[in-house]
Amino acid sequence: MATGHTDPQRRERIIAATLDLIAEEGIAHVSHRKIAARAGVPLGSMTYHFSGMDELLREAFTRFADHIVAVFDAHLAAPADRDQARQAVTDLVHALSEGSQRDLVLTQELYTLAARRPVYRELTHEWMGRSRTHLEKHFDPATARQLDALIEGLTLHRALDNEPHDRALTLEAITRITTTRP
Amino acid sequence: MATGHTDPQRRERIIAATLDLIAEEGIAHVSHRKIAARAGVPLGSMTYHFSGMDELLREAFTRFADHIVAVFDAHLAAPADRDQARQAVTDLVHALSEGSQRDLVLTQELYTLAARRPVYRELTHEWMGRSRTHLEKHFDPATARQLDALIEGLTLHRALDNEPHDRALTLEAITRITTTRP
DNA sequence: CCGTTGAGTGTACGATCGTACGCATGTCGA
DNA sequence: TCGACATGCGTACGATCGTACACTCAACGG
Repeated sequence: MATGHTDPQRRERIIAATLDLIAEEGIAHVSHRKIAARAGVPLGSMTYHFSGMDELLREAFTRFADHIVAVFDAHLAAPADRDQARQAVTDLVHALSEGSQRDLVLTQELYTLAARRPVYRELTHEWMGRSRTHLEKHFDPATARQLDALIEGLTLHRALDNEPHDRALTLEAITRITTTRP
Repeated sequence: MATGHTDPQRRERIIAATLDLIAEEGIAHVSHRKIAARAGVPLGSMTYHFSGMDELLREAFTRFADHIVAVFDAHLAAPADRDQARQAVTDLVHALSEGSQRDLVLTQELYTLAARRPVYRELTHEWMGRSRTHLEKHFDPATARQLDALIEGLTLHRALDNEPHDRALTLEAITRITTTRP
């Protein structure tokens, strides 16, 4: 069927370039032209591979959400008991907030989209759901939800604070919220 | 000094229109022209009252941050003891997450800016600092920080979840994190 | 060997953008 | 009353945008 000189990496490179650019300049300043330049593809490729800017952004953030889900999985799949789970969550919070500026910024951009448009909210629901599933292996559902919210808040505040919590403080917060009083 | 027919409301109207527009369409889609149209002022007023888009956005978000600080103050200034404080924080979380979609979206937009640019981070620091000061009247500093982060996470998750926590669950989380074990 | 096909590209168009700047207009000191 | 002057506006300019679309060209069936 005349499958000519096709380049399946093209699409991926464009998506990667899109995320890089959003991380650096913000959604407000991305454009087909800038993305094309950064990805090293001609402008025509943009409309060829993606129906428009919206589709491109949706694909890009889907890719990003997958990445975050992988980070959650990597940290939360292993622990075998409650104490290990608490340690793992502490690691996760510190990994997220001390990790690449890129991920922090992209997370915020995604939340901003999610706050307005349901399509993007589905992406955040997926990773919150996955996170909660992991946590429910060690804590009851209500606790898992509270812990999930705490993870979010700690990560954000650590990222935005000038003097972030140290590890002991993070663990203490996690321990408190996962401790049911008699 | 020939202070001609000046209109001090002009500036405020422009700022208000800017915030409305950002809430509706996102920072990515605001423009001088749209703001001018919404505020009912001529395009020329934009560059007259503000040196450029950056100054306008900074003023707009400063105004917004003041508003959020006021919400925090209104909820957190009154309580007299720890239990009242816990109730007040619960009210605050629900007020923030069930209140206007507008505030939620604007908060996210501001966080997104703050994640990238220190100028905007100062605005978020101010309201986090104020919040912490209030909380420290009833809880030790470490607890106040943890509680502050929890407020953030609960608000965000309540806003983004399809089935938000009910009040009892919110209060339970707040109680846990403010309870120091013997 | 050649016509067909479909992947991929270059370019051009109309819209919209931020911003500068010359001009109208109303106020005030003299 | 009348320049001087600050306030505020209309408009125009160059840049940049998203997107459409005619085109090239390699590969393949016959």
